[in-house]
Amino acid sequence: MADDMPKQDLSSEGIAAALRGRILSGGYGLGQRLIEMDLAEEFGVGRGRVREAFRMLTGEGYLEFVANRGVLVRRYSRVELIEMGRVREVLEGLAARLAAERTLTDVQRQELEAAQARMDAAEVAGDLDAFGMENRAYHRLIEELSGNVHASEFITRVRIPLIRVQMPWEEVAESVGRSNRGHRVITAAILAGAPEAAEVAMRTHVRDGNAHVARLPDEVFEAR
Amino acid sequence: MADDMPKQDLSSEGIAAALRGRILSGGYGLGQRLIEMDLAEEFGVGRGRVREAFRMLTGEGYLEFVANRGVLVRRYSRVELIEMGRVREVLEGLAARLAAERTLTDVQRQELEAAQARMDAAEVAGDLDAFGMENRAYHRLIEELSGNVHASEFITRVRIPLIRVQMPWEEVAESVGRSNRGHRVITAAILAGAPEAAEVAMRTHVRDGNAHVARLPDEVFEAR
DNA sequence: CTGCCTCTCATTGTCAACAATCTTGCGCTG
DNA sequence: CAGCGCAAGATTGTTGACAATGAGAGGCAG
Repeated sequence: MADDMPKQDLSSEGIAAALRGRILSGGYGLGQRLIEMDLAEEFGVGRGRVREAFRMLTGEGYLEFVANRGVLVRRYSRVELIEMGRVREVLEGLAARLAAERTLTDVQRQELEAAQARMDAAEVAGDLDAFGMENRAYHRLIEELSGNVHASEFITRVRIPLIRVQMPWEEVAESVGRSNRGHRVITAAILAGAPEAAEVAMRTHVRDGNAHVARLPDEVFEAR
Repeated sequence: MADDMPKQDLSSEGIAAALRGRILSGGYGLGQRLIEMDLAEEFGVGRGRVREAFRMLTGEGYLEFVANRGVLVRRYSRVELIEMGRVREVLEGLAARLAAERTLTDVQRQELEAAQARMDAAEVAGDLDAFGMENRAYHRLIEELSGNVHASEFITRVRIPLIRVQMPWEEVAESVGRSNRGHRVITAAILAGAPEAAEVAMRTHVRDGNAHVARLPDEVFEAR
């Protein structure tokens, strides 16, 4: 039953939010075509509302409009992925800087330490899945601690091409140590209130990650 | 007559582009409400298409949707303007860095020098309007020289709140010298192929501008 | 005169029907 | 058997009509 769901918002915005969530969570694959009629039926609304949701998401950069073909989840070429990687580098660097500039509450400091501890635990345990999950949570937390919702929004957008991009297993295993060493530097800099150091460390860290992404095989980018 | 116009594109995208142009050029004021029916009539299309154009522009950050009230040209609060200013700082810094990293063609180098020369001329002539215009052209040129269309796109968005923000006259007059001194440092760094210097100089330059913006009187933000 | 209530109208929200377009599968021809 | 149309089906593009909402005008009571 779908009754225990919090009674979904069926306005165009609500539908846009639902679709955005599906894209971000990987429910829809890159390049996947979305059919107006199917979604209209699924949500129990007219096609017009779905179309308006599509248009919003197109404006936000999540979807790609093709005349007379409708929309598909926006794909990114290798070049685009690299270009956006550089943008991500400075934006995440900014978030780290801002987090270090602010006077964090005790609760926030504890959250940051806890997030770091969970990554450390996953690293020690050699649990790559857990590490990946905690890694994402850590980056999101820093965005939040930056206190700049606009920076956050742009970072979310610039991260879209990375959804569903799966690194080769051995490469991940090999990079965990280096990656988490970066995290520890960032965490320390933020807790110490050292904006410059936090930004530099985060930029280096993100750049490292991007270098791995740039080496991905071609197949990743043509994913239907 | 409107016959010599290039036969306007009346798709939702075309209408969105037309409206975007009006907002950017100041044809519509901040907070101004746009009426679906009026625009539908003006363009000679159904309301649906205008609505879809509205939705796209909402996603892009140009318009603001209010349930059952329609759309208005989006206003940004002082806090938002400051937050986006910091994002702009790092993004424009990135563009300058990328421009310096690339090997520019002779034509590109000449364009950059010419843009700098035009600003210098406007500064010497004390023509504030010309300086403002050339200043915008200069920043756009650097985005272009960065060769990163995504960085460009984000910069465009993050600049939206600055549309129509008019600085007090004397303050502009007073800051032209300092501003253009910044430009010269940036120009030199890019031509010299010094990414680090170019980025630092651009960030400082943008931050200076933001400081002025932050001091704007309250009226600017409630302006409808 | 002031404040509140109601009614009216302008405007947005929604849909279902119809038109235009693209894809695809089939059959014909060379 | 390959290639070329052609027709049928699926999907998007567009509109006009009707419902729902909210703002403002006007009147009535205190």
